Amino acid sequence: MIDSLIRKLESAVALSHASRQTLQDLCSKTRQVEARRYILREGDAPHGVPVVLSGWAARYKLLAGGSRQITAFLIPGDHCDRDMALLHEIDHSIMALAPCQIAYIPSERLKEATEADPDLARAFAWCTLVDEAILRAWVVNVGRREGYERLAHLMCEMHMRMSILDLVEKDRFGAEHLDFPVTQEELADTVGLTPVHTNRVLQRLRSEGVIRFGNRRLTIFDVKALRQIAGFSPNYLHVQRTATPAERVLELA
Amino acid sequence: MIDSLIRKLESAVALSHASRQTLQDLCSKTRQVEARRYILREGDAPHGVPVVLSGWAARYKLLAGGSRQITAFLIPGDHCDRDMALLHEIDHSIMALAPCQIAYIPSERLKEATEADPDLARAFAWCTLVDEAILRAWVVNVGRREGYERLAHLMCEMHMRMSILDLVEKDRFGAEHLDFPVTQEELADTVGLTPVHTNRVLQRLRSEGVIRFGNRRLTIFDVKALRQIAGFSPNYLHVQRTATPAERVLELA
DNA sequence: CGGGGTGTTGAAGCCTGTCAACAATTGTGG
DNA sequence: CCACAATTGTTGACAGGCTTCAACACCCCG
Repeated sequence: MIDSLIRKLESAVALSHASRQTLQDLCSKTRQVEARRYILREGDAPHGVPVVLSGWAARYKLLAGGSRQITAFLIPGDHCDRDMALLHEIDHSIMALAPCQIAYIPSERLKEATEADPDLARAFAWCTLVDEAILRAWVVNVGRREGYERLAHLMCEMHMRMSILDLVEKDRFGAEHLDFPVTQEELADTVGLTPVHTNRVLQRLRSEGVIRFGNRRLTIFDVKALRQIAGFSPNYLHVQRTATPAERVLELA
Repeated sequence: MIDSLIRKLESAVALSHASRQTLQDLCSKTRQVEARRYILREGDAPHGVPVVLSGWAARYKLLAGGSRQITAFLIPGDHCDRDMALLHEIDHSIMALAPCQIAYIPSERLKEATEADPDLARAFAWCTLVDEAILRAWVVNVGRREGYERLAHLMCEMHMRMSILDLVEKDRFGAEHLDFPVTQEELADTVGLTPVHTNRVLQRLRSEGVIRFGNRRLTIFDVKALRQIAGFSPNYLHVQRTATPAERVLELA
């Protein structure tokens, strides 16, 4: 069940068998979280570091007016910052979009593990750097692209991240399929648009034959075209070891 | 010259005299960077960790079409991630907006220092968490607020962050003054608007008597009103020790 | 079969972008 | 110290992206 976590970490750092075993141990106690349930809640004091082992979740903030902005999608292997416990109070919430299997690693155990294992320490530090890079890319996306390109960019990113986890299927016609269990409303809250307008942009992307979206899945008929539309460059994801399934995806760039 | 860095870190963690001395040593070699010059450049391999000791800088990304999105303002005490060296290549640039005094801490020395001094380690880890929180707040700002509130929110944040550094002057009429050496074009690239529209929003804020902006300075006549407009809540900055100058600012919330 | 969540569509209007010209300010060199 | 150039700020008219509101279609689930 921690395959994705290992795949993600290994896109940056080669891990020994012992390191993997440590991860296994850290994530031994898991909890099933239903869709629409909290994984973390604004105002909470942090207790353990949540790790998504399967499913999809979203990090978001609510505004006074009731609107919501999603600031991250958490897919398998994604987790909160290792030092989260330093904060007295969480400033955002995390909610399951699809049923999730979550491990909550006690902060102390994670600290001990990374202090004892330099590879793990590097791997987790790398995760923090990439999470920040993704956040910067999202600021750019929302700030400087219009809806059409914006949605395309988000899809390119998720496609790439899922590829690293080897969670993308490719059929013999060249189309690529991945889970994307997100409603149009949630998509809208992610890219900073209205559900209505998001719907219209999706229709455009569909009518142009670039994607299909619905039924909790995304099909990309033409990855190159989508990346063209988005102006997508995968460099910010900092995949450093090309011996992963992401290889063939990187080469598209 | 490292007062700001110390003030910033101490808003989270009390530092011993020895810790402060370590910081002093780490930042001993400084470099003056003129306005509009690079501090870090996309595509570079990271060498040292830049720390802003004085001045203003901006982290940004350029898009294919030539547009720019600023993803962070770096004010005194701000710095890049301590583990930056783990990345092979930087995915964004940092440029001085005003003349800056910069220390480039060699990654190894910073690593040694934080391994030897748990307080420093905690302080730097806290910085990373706050940087991420700010980034999330920017995604929300650009994604879910309109220009008027968006600019107000940015000003509230910078006001707060400058307060922590004790860099805000308060006159006897209640107005608060802070350096804000940013052109309207740079402001526009920060909040995801056009320079023209940014100008119009600024005029509105001025005409309403909330702020004055220009001449490299921002004057806030009515902090409460500005926060009201912005829907600003300072919780995401995670100021944990109220014995700082930020105290009176927090109390406004 | 019914109901709630989700997706789709149309019309109207606002926020924001674009283009283009001009004013004000800053900086520089003579 | 002034004159000129370059940058920055300001304004108007117009267009376009996006929002809002509201109604309706669809689909999954009990």
